[in-house]
Amino acid sequence: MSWRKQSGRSERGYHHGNLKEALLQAALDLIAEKGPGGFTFAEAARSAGVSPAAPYRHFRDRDELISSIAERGFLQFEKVLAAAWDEGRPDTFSAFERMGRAYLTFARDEPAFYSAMFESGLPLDGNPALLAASERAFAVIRATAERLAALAPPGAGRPPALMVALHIWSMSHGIASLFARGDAARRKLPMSPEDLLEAGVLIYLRGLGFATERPPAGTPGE
Amino acid sequence: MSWRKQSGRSERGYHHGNLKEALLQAALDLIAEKGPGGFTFAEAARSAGVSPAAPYRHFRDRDELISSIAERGFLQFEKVLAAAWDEGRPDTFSAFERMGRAYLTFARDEPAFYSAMFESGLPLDGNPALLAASERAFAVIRATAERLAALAPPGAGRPPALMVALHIWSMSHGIASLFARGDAARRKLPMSPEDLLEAGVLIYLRGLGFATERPPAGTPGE
DNA sequence: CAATTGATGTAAGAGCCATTCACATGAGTT
DNA sequence: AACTCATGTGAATGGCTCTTACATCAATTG
Repeated sequence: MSWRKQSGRSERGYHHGNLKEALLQAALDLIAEKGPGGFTFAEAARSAGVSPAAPYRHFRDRDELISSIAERGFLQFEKVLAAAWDEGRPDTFSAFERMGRAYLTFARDEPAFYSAMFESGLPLDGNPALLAASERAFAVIRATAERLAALAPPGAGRPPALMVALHIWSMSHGIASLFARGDAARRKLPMSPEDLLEAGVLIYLRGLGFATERPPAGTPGE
Repeated sequence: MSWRKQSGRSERGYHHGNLKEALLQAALDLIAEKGPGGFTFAEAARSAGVSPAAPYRHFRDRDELISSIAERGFLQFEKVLAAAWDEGRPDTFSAFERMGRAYLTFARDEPAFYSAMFESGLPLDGNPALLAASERAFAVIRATAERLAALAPPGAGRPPALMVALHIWSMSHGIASLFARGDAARRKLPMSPEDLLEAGVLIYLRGLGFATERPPAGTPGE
């Protein structure tokens, strides 16, 4: 019987060996479980089986840990979005829609990351790494908007890709924040967040001059 | 004009006389100043000049105080949106745009309310009063969507008003959350949040079949 | 006009947390 | 084998939430 350390894994000497990673993982679990505010430095240390002072060897303070999580979250977000976009295969529109769904899926499946990224109230400035990670994720959205803008019928001038990207991001983020969080039900909806986003984007694209195959207005016809 | 208690000093009998209001106001100030997480029950009590235990005579716990603030926030939000909408005067579209601006203005000018309403992570269920207040505010947006939907050209079937309301709300909320918070600069934008929202809504309305006077696509026309 | 009482405040304290500092440990280096 | 530095510990400080027992006072009531 190991009388030497019970909490986490097997026995461990005076040094943990991988504490930084263990703390990040513990924090992710705790945030996912009890919200971004419910997470405590001390409890993360406890899960990792170290004293409350140990984390300070790896993070200046609690905020720096959360920043690290947010940064990782943005990197993973970038990967997820880029994978969904998949260079616009098989075609720009279906890839675009896939990316929208990926946005909502990420918000739902990674509440800890999402909270750290968007709801922790961290100052973006003064943290270049975090800002850069955030911008890399947005760059994916922007690249897709670039493709869309290039395809837009030149009827009344091409829309600026950046603006399109910001609109899409805003609507996705709004839907994710308002309707796609919290396991059960935050607010009741007559349709899934995914369908809501798809319909909204379809209408928006029509407004940009794209012909959409199906009426986006919700008529049951097809 | 204080004939009696002042926020900090001044004589005050054993009883405060208006502690509940004083606490709400103090909390509002503190949240505005230091974010929703930076607010503490103890400090609010201190500002009001009472002991740390006094607030518990008026609020079950910290969360209940924040809930109260969120509820008041929704009521005020409803007023602001309704005033901006002004029954659709002088015409539906300009009133609609005015309401969008009011949304962003509220997010910017009332960060404490906005935080409590949308970023505090309070459970909506289990708090009927809060939920009701939230729904009353949304009802304003929904009513405007109702008018819009009724005006939509019947080309491909009328869009469901509820869906339109949700889209508008989501885009407004997304822009407010991402770009219209924090005094200085959260993320840099090539245009103001207001203009971004206006352009987005214009494009969206075009997608619903409305003819928009000006090209919404960002051409520098006029 | 007391006496009572219920609402509102206070004092003290338990238990939690973040953070710091002096000190301990031990892995890698010399 | 001695050294050293990153990493972890213990103990302490100060703050926070919330509870419990008690204090004060305004209003009611006999």
